[in-house]
Amino acid sequence: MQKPTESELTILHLLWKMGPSTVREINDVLNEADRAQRVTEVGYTTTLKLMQIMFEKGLVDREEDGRTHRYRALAGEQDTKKLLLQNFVESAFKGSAMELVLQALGNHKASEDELEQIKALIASIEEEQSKK
Amino acid sequence: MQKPTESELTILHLLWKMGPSTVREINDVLNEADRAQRVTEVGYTTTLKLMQIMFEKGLVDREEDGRTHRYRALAGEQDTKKLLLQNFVESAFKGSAMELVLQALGNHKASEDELEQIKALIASIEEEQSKK
DNA sequence: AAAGATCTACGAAATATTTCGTAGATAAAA
DNA sequence: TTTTATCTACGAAATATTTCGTAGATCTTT
Repeated sequence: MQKPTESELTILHLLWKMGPSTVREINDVLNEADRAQRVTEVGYTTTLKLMQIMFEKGLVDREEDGRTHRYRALAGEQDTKKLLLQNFVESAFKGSAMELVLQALGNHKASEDELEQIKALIASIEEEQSKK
Repeated sequence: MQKPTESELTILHLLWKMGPSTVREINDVLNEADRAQRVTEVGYTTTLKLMQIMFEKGLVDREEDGRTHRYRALAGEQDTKKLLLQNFVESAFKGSAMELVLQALGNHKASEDELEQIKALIASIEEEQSKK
């Protein structure tokens, strides 16, 4: 799988969340949800072109639906995040995933629930290791 | 502080590691260390131009050292990593730092020492929270 | 001093990414 | 049926990033 660009990633997130969608649907959401953050609007053909490129790259698939196309994410959410994370760890933290984890934990105000989740994960990792 | 690009980040890493350096020194290291990974060599003027741009952006400072310039990272290692992490969490994980932590922990084979570090950090966070 | 090496500055080519205008097809509305 | 709206395809402009060639200055070697 090829690493998606920033814009492509934004669209992938929407496809993951909304399920198979048309260009119009995606473009509408982009211009609604981000109206607060965005200064300018995203043109319809801009979104269209991006999704066409994503189709060429194999990030999405599409099927005809009357006159329009319905696009569906091919790149899995988990796989994509894993790939992006690997890239990021390498470029920003020179491969030290633990440093990243510590940094992220340190920056973020974790809730008790979240901390519990992490502790559980650590416990299961330790369990795994003790078996050897 | 402005977010460094990929290439700029590579140079920042070297400046953090090596301390104040000349363009020649950085360019040499780029072409030694990465010889295995790289297909082609990085031209001297390429590195020079990048570092000049970084100077304009305020990512590095420089002082004359005879005929040459000695560049020094202005962007702090911690601050920069924090900024990059924030950007990354936002774009790839839609703001969920915890999801990223879990993903990173899950992907990576953590050593016992590393797990201990994380547990210690979690403990200190919990300590902090219980004070409220 | 002349030749060669090495440095900076500068501009611009090369590449990657994002954005949009235009044209033509098709559907919907008048 | 004529007009209007909406869709895709396509190309190319706009922007961001990376790369390098050339010119001129300075230092080193002969």
